[in-house]
Amino acid sequence: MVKHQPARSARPVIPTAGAAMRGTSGHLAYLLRQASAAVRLDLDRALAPLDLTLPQFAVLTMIANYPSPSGADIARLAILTPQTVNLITRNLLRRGAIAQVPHATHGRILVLQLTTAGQALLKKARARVATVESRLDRTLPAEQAGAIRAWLVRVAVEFIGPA
Amino acid sequence: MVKHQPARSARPVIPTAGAAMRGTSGHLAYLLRQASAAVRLDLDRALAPLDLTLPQFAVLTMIANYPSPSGADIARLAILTPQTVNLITRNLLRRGAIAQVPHATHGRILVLQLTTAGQALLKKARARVATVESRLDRTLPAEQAGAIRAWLVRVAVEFIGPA
DNA sequence: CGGATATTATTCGTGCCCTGATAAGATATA
DNA sequence: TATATCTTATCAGGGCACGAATAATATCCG
Repeated sequence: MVKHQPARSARPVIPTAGAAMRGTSGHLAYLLRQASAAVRLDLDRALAPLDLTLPQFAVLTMIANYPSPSGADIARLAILTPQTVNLITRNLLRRGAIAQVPHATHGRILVLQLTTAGQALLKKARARVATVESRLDRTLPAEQAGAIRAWLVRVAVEFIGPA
Repeated sequence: MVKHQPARSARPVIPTAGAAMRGTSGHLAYLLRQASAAVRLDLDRALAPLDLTLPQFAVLTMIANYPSPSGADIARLAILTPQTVNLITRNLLRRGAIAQVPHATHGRILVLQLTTAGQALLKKARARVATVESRLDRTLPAEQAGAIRAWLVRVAVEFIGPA
């Protein structure tokens, strides 16, 4: 069976894959965006069989790793707006993976906790995410791993904040 | 005027800024996401006064740099789905920055071109984007610039494709 | 105490971005 | 020529993420 490749003979040819201003000389912001988008898409597809999105997985992980955070706490941890977290948690609530409990002393804060179903879901999700993560880690040359991680952190820190 | 900082005394303290699993030992995908999101947000805010979003700017730039691309061409260049490009171009059409012209010989393809208004808009946008880009470039240590760019490209290339 | 200020949760509106699906036009191969 | 295949454009639906705005609660300071 031969590859087809029709319908483009009479048209001006445009580079190839998705390499617009890519190559090692492309705009840095563009390279960063494509790398991030590619990984994000891969993770999303790895989680899709569980009917879970990457942001949902991130929120579940936060709740598991910190005591009993409020939505606002999650927003700060993930550098998201409270509105965004509100939507993600709503979807997780609807599916019964997390529960909201009124705060002991505060009166307005709703604290988030994993349900047992949520814990089971998180466990299955972790396994799927791990394989993608390890594939990503393998792209990182050992000699430059530290420098690259440091650079990512520096960029994130320096470009944060409303201004 | 003194800073206030109330309302958190009686609650368990959670790290600080948005540094959840950050630090240089955090998950690589997470670091990548935060760096990308931070830069994206900065660029969006730089373009906001022009009522332009970053994806819209990207599409304008593509059209300026390549002959007369179709929506599908743009999608390939930017590694986006045709549907997404369709939405972005629709918003640009509505505002009169670009125009659709039927392809000379094809009959179904709609070719995209910048209007004069679109060219003027792009020029103003480029200036704003340039300042953010140069700030980003300055975060890149000269000795590791090549390695980091190469890594970003490698990640983008390796994690692409439906699978 | 009482007002100023912050925080929390939530609603509305807009835009990005994906998956899935459909329909029309163009091409290649049998 | 005819059918299969590809490309293009577009609709529908859903989730993420932002800015702007609001109401309720809590804290600080005079």
